[in-house]
Order: sequence, then structure tokens, then C-alpha cells
Amino acid sequence: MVTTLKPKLGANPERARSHNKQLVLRAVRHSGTIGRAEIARASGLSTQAVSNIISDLLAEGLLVEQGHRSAGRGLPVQQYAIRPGGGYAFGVEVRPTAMFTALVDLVGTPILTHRTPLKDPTKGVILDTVCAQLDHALSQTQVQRHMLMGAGIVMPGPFGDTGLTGTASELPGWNIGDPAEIFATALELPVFVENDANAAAMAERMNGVARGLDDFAYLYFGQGLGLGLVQNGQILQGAFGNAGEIGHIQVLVDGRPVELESATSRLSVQACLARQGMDVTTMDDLTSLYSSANRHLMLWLDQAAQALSAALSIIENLFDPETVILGGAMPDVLLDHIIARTVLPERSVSNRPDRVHPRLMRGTSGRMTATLGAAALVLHQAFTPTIAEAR
Amino acid sequence: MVTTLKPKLGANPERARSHNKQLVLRAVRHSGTIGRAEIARASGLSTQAVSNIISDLLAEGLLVEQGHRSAGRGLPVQQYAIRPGGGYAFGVEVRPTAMFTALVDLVGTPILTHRTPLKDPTKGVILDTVCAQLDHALSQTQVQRHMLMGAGIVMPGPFGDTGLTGTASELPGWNIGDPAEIFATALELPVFVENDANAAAMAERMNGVARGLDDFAYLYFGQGLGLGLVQNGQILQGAFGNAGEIGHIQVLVDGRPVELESATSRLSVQACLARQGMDVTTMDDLTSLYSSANRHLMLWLDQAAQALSAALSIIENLFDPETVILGGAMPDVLLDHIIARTVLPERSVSNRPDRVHPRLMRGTSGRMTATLGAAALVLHQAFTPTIAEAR
DNA sequence: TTGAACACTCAAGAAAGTTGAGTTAACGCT
DNA sequence: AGCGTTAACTCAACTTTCTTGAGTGTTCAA
Repeated sequence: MVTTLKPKLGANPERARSHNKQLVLRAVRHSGTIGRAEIARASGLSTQAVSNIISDLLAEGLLVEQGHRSAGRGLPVQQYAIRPGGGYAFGVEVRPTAMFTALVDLVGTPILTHRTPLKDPTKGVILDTVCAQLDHALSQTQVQRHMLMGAGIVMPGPFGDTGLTGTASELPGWNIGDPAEIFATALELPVFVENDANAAAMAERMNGVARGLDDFAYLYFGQGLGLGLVQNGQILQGAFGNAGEIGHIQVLVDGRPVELESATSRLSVQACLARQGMDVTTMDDLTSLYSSANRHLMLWLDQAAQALSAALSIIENLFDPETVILGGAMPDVLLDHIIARTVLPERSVSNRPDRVHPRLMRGTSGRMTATLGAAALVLHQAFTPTIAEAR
Repeated sequence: MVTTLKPKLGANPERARSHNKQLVLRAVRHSGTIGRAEIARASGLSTQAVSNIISDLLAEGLLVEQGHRSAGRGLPVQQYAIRPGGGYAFGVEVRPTAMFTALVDLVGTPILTHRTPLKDPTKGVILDTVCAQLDHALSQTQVQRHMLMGAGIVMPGPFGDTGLTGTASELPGWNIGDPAEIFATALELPVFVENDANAAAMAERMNGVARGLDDFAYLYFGQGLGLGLVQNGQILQGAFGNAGEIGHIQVLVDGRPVELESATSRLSVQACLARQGMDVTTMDDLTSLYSSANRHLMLWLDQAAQALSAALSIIENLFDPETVILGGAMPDVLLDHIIARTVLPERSVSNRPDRVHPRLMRGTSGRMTATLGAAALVLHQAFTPTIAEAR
């Protein structure tokens, strides 16, 4: 979901230049440091064109020189890298009880992160809080407002009035109007809104285990279970921005059909342990239960792995991803345990002998994944050529 | 799957022009007839640029003038339309027992269709046959070879060596090398290879019920059951071209888990009726069984609708499409029956009050759908701007 | 009748890319 | 050590394509 991009699909010199700039930035980001000639080869532009663009980007402060590297014969390559301070992105994750914010630089390093409790998550409070938090982040870090490239916002999906409306984790009042536009007006910035799974997937792609991957799926353990899909380097959003609502599909666990989410989410493990009289609220609680090999937790993990195996079969056969990443608000040890226990379906298009990535991987988990992912949405945009984004 | 497009992502004047040309063609195709000014507004180019491009396209024979239309004030609009003879596409569907071919013009009208039995579907025979059929089609229709924009080839998936290899409908010998390249070399044409479901989806989008839709799913009843996914106007291919292999996922029918394909495919209905001693081979057989309300067929239809309901839940929640289209090698009356009987899942992101399309629709079915879809792949390419096709 | 609205054309100008010759620096063969 | 080869990069002229702004023709409405 994006603030309305008008149909600027025609290529005129100005847009072509902006397109090429982003192409160059992407090439630099992709390989860390790189010289002009290599960028030219990768982009199909002439060295001269790349040279001109680079001197622009240097002047704008988006690139820095990185010294020479002599690779074989010929004149040593003058290398370039992204200048971290060349721009900043603001990431926001809105949950019913708290708002998480992060300010990250152009290479994705978090400069500042923050958690603000939300007593009353109404639309007005959220908008006020997000503006206040942005001001706070800017003044704390001395970052100039004009250096902000945009804001990414993570909100619980699904968006709009759907058959899944009424789910636990929902925020009231956002079903009317386009959230992206509302935030864009309040923050006076370009805004990108996604659900937690999509944002987490983008975080993984920008600075995590999915770096460089163009086709993968991300299973995000949040309140529920979300699926972030990246296809051809782009988030798969669906016609109304609600693709990836995997939590409510039926899978078999011990021969009985259950909603996937009721077998694999954080709410699920909490409810399961609560039935045994255990009150588990934090990730640390879970970690310590795990380290003591708590029987009930182990049973839950087993059925979660079972459910996941069924989900994996669906995801792999429907999307044919390079890999499926697991992450989110679940301790690493639990994720690793689940991954180890999950049976990789045999009858799957992903079951190929020539794979280069494992079929299941663990992503960067933890509290801030989705928030950093929100910021990553902005960075992704900054490194994505503008022409022909066919929306 | 596409013949290797080198990274020609940079925008230079030449590529920008070609991009803009395709943008103009697309705009014309989209609205049937249209004037310069409107195209300019839609594309973000100046009227002058559009004018220049149009005079190029007229000279190339891709457009024709369509007379004036006075719409309100001002100078009456000089309108343009696609010239059907401006180019041709060759569509090929390869099945184990036969090859179907079609030659279609630039607006998608079939000029000639043909069925060639294949005694021995080896790689060599297929390549020879496809070349012979192309020659035959050209000579029959007097179409000049240089007017061909490319060939689309439909082959049974999945491609490459996967966990689904060994499925009934497979062709031997295509697991090594890129089929698209092999065909491209043989035919000396740009070649696009897809599975039947993807091709059928594209046929629907170019000239069927999905015309103008950018996000939809197509369930194709073939030997098995395939899923064609169109996202943002592009076929979703997955990392290895095998996305949409929905046939092998588990669904519940009468409380029992079965492979979706074993409940919904043509092979499934044939096997089901064979168990009752009925030998059903043609679509006409099915139609007449249906018109006599055959009990076994009705039972099969009921369980197929059940399985479909489960599949629908998965497709809708994972892709959030505008609609799901049913089509393929199944008589229309049966598809309509199934659609009428399928319970639309309530807990689905597609269950929204503000829908404009039905959740389930019947596509153009029949023998030639996939073959025409193969040709549609070429047309789609011809109307898709070139820059930033990010592959 | 007159003026506003609109589509379209013409000619000049601007933006951005390409081309080809020239410069510089490192490698490696003699 | 000398010298030719290789490769990255720059400079300046050229080319393509788009935009701009003035101008023309047609229609509608006051």
C-alpha cells in the first residue's frame, strides 16, 4: 500500500535520470563498494553516463568515495559506497498497547529506537504520538528533517472491511480512508503502510538473511501468524493490500483440522501454557521454559512444527520461493527448535536437488524486527528504480 | 520464464522511446479507441511526445486511424486503434499426445488453429513438429515471417527436477537446459514458456473475463489442477518458474484430507466414473452425463465443490485477488455447477462488502484456452513497457 | 457573434545518453 | 628495467527524445 503514485509511467529525460540514479544506488548497495565500469556493465548504461550520475550522487551526499582497488591490469578502480548519512528513514510499528519507532540511516543502521506505551490506541492518539515521536527522534539525533526520505508504518492487517475483521489484534477506526494517506498528511512525508510480516520480510531483504534474494516468503510470528511474500524483489500486496493472511487457513494437526494461527502464534503458545496454569507473557519466560525443557512447551512446539509443515507445503507449492524464513516475536531457540522439527514436505516444487538455500531459515527475530522493517520499506523504495513500477 | 533478458535496465533515449511506445500501445489497447491528448494524460508524457510516437506507430503499421469523435468542446479527437494485422503471435500447447497451435493477430483474434497428434513426444519430435506447424501456419495464412512477434509455449509443469517430478502428465527430456532457450533457437523467435494455468490466466486477461484486471487467480482444470496467478498485471512465476502448483496441497473433503488435484481434476472425474464402470473420455461425454443428471457425476461435483471451497480459502487469503476464475478442459455446465455449489469461505480477506467482481467466475473454457493463452503471452509482452521489468 | 475550451501541430530549446579519442595506472612479458 | 597490453576513467562533440510555448482549427455556450 503506497501513497497514490500518479501514472508517471512515461519516460522523459528527467524521469529517466531519476530511474538511472536509483539503478546506480542499487548497484552500489548490492555490492557494498563498486566502481563506475562495473555499474555500467550491470545497468546497460555507458560508463560516461554512470560517471555523470555518480558525480551527481556525490554532490547530493548519497555516495562516498572508497579509495582505489587495483584488480588485475588497468587503471585501479575508484570505488564508491553508500554514505550512511545520505538519508534517513523513520520506521513505526503500531500495536494496540504500544508504538515502536526507529530512525535508521541510509544503510539501514538504527540510529535510535524507542517504545511508547499507548493507553488508548485511537486514531487521534496514534497520529499525535507518531508525530511527537518523529520530532523526538529528530531532535535526539540531530538529523535534519529534510534528510528524511519517508516513513514506513506497520499496522495489524488486514486492511479494510473483510471477512477477517474482528480479529483480536486489531486497531479500531482505520477502516475508513487510506491509512497511508492519513499518515502522510500528518507527517508530511511519503508513507508506506504494510503489515508486520511484509515489513519484516523487507527488513530481512535489506539487511538480514534474505539479502539479495528476490523471491522468498517470511513467516512472521506475531500476535497471530503472518506471511510476507517477496516476488521479484517486490512485496506481494494483493489487490487490496491483504495478501499473506495465512493465519486463518485450515491445516491438519494430529489428523484434526485447525486454523494455522491457533497452532503457531504467540497467542497460541500463551493460551496453551495458560491451560496448564502457566502465565507466560514475555519472550524471556518462554526462553527459560525452553531451557528447562518444559513438557507442555515441547508438546506445543511439536504441534507447531506439524502445522508449519503443512503451511510450508502450501507456501512452497504456491509461490516457489528460494527459501522460507521464520522470524518475529519468538525466541531464537524456539524458532530453531521448530525449524529442526519441521518435516520438509517431499511433494513440493521446492524439493529440488540443486537448491542453494535451505528450505527453512531463521530470520532476525526480536521485538524490533517489524519496526526496522517499516523503515526498510522506505529504503527499499529509495533503491528501486522509478519508471515502470506498474501500479 | 523468459528468454534471458540481459540487464538492460538503464534508461537511455532509445530504450525510453521503446518503453513509451509500448505505453502508448497499451493505452490504446486498454480503451479500444483513444486520442492523443488522453494518452498523454494517462502516461504523463506531453501531447507532442505522444504525437510523435503515434506517427511512428502508424508508420510501423501497429496503429490505425479510427475517425474523429467530437466530445464536448474543442477540436474533435482523432482516434486511434490497434491495427490487427500489425503483428502476429504463435501459440503452442504441448501435451503428451498432441500439439495444439494457434496463430493470433495483434488484437488476439485467432487466425488459424490446429491440432497435431504426437505419437512419440520426445524432445526432437516436439521441436520438429513445432517448427513444421509454424511454417504451415504462416503459409496457410499468408502471414510474413517477420510479422511474428514471438511464440508462447505451454508445457506441463513443473519445470526442472522437483519433488513433484514423476507426475502423470509430464514430458520427458526437458529437465536439462532452459526450454525457452531451446525453443527460441529452433524457432528463431523470442519465446515465452509457461504452464497451462498461467497461460490461460493471461488469455483471460488479454481477451476474456479478466480483461483489465491486474490481480486475479485462475484455477485451470487440466489433467491436474493448476493455479495461474496474476499480480500487478504480471504472471507470478516464483523463483524457478513453478509457482501455482496447487494440485498437490492437502484439503479436507468430507472431513478427510485428500490432494486437491485428486478431487478436482479431469483425471479425477474420469477415475471416479471409471470406478462406476463408466468410460468417459471426451468433454461431450461429461456434458451428456450432466444433462441426464447422472448421480455419480453429481456426487463427484459435490466433493469437487467442497475441495474447491478449501482451495478458495487458501488462494483468497494468500493472494487477495480481485477475483478467482475457473476454467480449462471442463464443460461450461460443469464449471457453472461447481461455481454455484462452492461455499464461499466467510473467514477470508476477499469477503468484503465493497467487492465489484464476484469471488468466483467462469473463464473462457474449452480445448484452446491454454493455446490461445500461449499466444497471449507474446501479446502481453508487446503491450508491456520494457524499462524496469526487474528480472 | 464572440470567447472559452480543447486537440493538435510546429519550431526552438533543453536534458540526458552515446560515441570516440585521449589520459592514466597497473600488470606481465621480454 | 623497459615496454606493450589492458582497463578505468575523462573530455568534447554528437544524437535522440522529450518539453515548451506559440499558433491553428473546431466546437460549444453565453
